[in-house]
Amino acid sequence: MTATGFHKHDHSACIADNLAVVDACCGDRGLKLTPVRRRVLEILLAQHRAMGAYDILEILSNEGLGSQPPVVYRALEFLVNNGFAHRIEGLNAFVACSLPGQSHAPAFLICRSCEAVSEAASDPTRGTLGKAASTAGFVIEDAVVEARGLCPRCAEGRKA
Amino acid sequence: MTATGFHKHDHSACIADNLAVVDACCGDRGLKLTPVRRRVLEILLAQHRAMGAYDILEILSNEGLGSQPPVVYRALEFLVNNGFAHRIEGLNAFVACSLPGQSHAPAFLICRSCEAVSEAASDPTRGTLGKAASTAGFVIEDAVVEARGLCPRCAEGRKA
DNA sequence: GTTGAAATGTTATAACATATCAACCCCTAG
DNA sequence: CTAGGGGTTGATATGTTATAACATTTCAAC
Repeated sequence: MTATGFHKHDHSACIADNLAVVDACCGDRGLKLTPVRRRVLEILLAQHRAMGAYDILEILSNEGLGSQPPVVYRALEFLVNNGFAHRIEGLNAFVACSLPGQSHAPAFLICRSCEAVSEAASDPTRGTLGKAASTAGFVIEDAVVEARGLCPRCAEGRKA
Repeated sequence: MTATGFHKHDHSACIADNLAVVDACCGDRGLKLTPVRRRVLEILLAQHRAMGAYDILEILSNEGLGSQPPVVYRALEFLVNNGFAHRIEGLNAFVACSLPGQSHAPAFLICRSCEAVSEAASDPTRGTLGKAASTAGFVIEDAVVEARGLCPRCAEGRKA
């Protein structure tokens, strides 16, 4: 399990790569990456951070792509349902998926200082939680796993 | 790690025990379990389910204990801050703590059918997530862990 | 009895999310 | 070509969750 998102990288390439994968994926599955949906994904990809729906809406609105809440919520619903973005429950916010197209059970590391979000793969049915569930006879279907704390950069800043 | 909440038990005793522990705890720590706070806790304890703030508020309101949102949000804030209740992020709802007073990092098993909530102890800094975090240099301060699925009773019902 | 801290009351509003229905576009079967 | 259906978008309104801001009450300490 590897977390991504905190280290330095070529960000414009990272955006382009992600969009290319999503494009291909939509082609394969007969999904339509319409202008609004594409733009919302781009906005999310531009930051490795969670953004609120209304923050995104404001950007769309400035660009003439729609000004009412349903516009952005529909786009987000599409992206989340198809695994191109995730909802961060603890923040009522959304983040681009770092492994689009692959079905996965994501876990998140969320910096409380800079709000950067890193995505890691997880498997809720394993580990201590999975054991507790099976002991109780509970059938896990999916899980929200969101750790909050300090990212490497911010943790470093605090020490100084 | 043991999950509680799905099995049958003497519920009125379970409520009384919990209240007694919270009472004692408040005494020890100089906290005031005021009428509104106590009543909100009782309401939560009456069900092993998560309840929305406005559901609780409606009950309070019928009893003349306050009719405005801040009333219930303040009581919930007190209960959550002191470990007598927990917020379920995935539901925007609240549940009584099953181990009041003990500091702990709770994980939840939430039935999507009957909405029962079971609380288990967890340790976010361990396990695969903890490893990913330390590899990334991320310092986990706390974590939201909420598994959704079917409780034993509902899972059984589906088979039939 | 004054003071200070905590809790509560009250009004208003911020922030997040969805229901509904009409209009439009594109595709394809007839 | 054109009619109808599925999916998407536009637009209005509303529902739901949560907090800001400020006034007042309570109660114990001094």
